Amino acid sequence: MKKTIATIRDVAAAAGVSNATVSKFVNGTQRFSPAVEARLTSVIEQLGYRSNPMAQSMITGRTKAIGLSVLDITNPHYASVVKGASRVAQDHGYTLLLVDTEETPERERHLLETLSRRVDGLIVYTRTPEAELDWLMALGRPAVYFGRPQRINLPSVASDDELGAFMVTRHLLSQGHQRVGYMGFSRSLRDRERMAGVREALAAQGLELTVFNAEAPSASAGEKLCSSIVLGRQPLDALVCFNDLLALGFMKAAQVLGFKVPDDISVVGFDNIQFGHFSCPGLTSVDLHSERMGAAAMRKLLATIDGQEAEPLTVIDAQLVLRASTAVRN
Amino acid sequence: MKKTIATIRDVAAAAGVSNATVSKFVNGTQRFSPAVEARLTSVIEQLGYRSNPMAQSMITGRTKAIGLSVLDITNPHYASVVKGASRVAQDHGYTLLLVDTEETPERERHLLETLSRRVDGLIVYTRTPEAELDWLMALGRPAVYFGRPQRINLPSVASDDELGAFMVTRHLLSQGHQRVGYMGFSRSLRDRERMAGVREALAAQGLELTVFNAEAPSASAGEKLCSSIVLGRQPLDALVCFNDLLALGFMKAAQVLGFKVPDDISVVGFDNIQFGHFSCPGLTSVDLHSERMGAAAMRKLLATIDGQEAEPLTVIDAQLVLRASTAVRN
DNA sequence: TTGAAAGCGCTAACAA
DNA sequence: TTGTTAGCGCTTTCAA
Repeated sequence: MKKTIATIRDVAAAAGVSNATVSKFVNGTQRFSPAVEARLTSVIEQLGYRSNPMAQSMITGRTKAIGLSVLDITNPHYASVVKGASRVAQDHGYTLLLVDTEETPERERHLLETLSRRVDGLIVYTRTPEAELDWLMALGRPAVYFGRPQRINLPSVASDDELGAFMVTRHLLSQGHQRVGYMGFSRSLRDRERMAGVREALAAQGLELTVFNAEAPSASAGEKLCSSIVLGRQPLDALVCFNDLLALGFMKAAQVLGFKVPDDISVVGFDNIQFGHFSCPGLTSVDLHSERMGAAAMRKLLATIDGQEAEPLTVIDAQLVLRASTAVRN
Repeated sequence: MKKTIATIRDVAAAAGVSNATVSKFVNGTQRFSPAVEARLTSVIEQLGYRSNPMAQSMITGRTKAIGLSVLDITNPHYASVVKGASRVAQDHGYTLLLVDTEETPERERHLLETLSRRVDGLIVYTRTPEAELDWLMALGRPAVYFGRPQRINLPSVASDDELGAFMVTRHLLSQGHQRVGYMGFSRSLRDRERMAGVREALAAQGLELTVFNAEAPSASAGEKLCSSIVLGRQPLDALVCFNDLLALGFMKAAQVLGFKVPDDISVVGFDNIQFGHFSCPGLTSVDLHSERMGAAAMRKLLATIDGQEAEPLTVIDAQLVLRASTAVRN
């Protein structure tokens, strides 16, 4: 009863045609006589034949799979990126190979090099500086990059970090905040842009920025940094955090230390992860539209694979989402 | 300068050996004379030869890839499961094919059937009742199932939902809660067990359980259900939620409605997602060790693929994590 | 220790 | 519309 899996030859034999015919039929490459069509349909049904994707890939050179690497899948921002990419991939009949690099650059390269042979294209979310990314190009696979590449020539999707930072800072200023701090994460390639946006808005008012740097883009890093900020020598009215995770951690710790947000200090983050809605106070955030970023990257990659000329850089707009962690200061 | 990718034949030719020799060398299947070894090493290095995984898979029937399907990657519980599975896979040289079924059963089957030919094994997190899962067995691939299968014969990994529910309920009772409610999500296969655990603890004290059912395992569903619970006819001391997302949503809405947690009502959830720590009050939760579940499933699958006889069911223990959403009631 | 030969399951010219 | 014929890049007997 246990029959070995049916191959194209089994089908051809059973239907009394050549396997080329079966191949063409299965792939809908051609029209057929009703007789053959009927026989093939029924035989395939009967044998439960499904073409072997490996054999197919080997010969066509296309795998119908896309490799996606992110830095940490448990960070809701990346989870959303994956969501968006996954949805588009599925809609186009592509499979997603996920790589969680866990913020480990050494892993990243090796994993991606291995992966590259098994996929039609790559989407890469990395912290590795462009200067060290030549191997990515050398892979010879279509790839989409998250960020604004200067040096490497890869189609990219970026959030409008600088504008987002500028916007939220202007908002803070309009609320009467004067002494603004930035809790950055310098290892991120986005850190610079966000800081620049904040600085720019501040500079327009002749204000200086106080900068702190977190050791990780995580809530616990935000918690750790809190005391040195709220109890430090430079009192702050407002703190712009590199991301929501840091902001959440900071707020929690601040509260433990007896500081009230936003009464004592306003806090904002980036990414607008859903959990910013459930902290208290709710977290004001710059929505970078993570899911849309993932979807846009996948669409772009698929277009490139299709031979279409995709625009080099897609910028997803940022949007300020106001919640209770910021308030008017008198 | 643009050279096409090197094949095993190129290497064989350049090194003056047969491609069988190259194959054996690359796979370390055999020992070689120093001369051959040296030549091969240098030629491979020079040509940058890497064996084509597709061709390899086609012939050996092994892909070194595992398919993992989850219900919603933006739910931190699943993100953690993926994290755990991904880590173990990477450590063993396996690649992860991720499927986000988005809670859509129709998608699930099709995606998994497609996937099954490209992977050596499958890990499936599903809501589909076992009775409708015969196709999964028919795929003929090693598979690991999340849950406690009754009917189908698949190695599985399960959390100890019933015990976890029992524990947290006993805790609530010991704090003096009497009128306990359960916000369930009946579509989940885990819902029954959690409810049973709560019921059992309550029954020991002769208490009844009030049950509500959410339309989704999400924060917004929790928000929606809130008013009918806190403003309903049956006042509650405590609410056990199917998961942390529901609990978070509920708490937020309760607060908006002017109810205080835990003063007016204690709230607990399941999964112990990290964001339960940042809500306020912090959310008491049953930690099901999501990441460990993912890792355990992957380990089990890999063992099965390796031909080892894995135990049929691995149960990951539950642990109560106390935070401020529960308090002694007088 | 090495190589020759026979495929794995499929597609892609090209003929018929 | 259908079939023939070559492989794709690799592994695997089996013989040398």
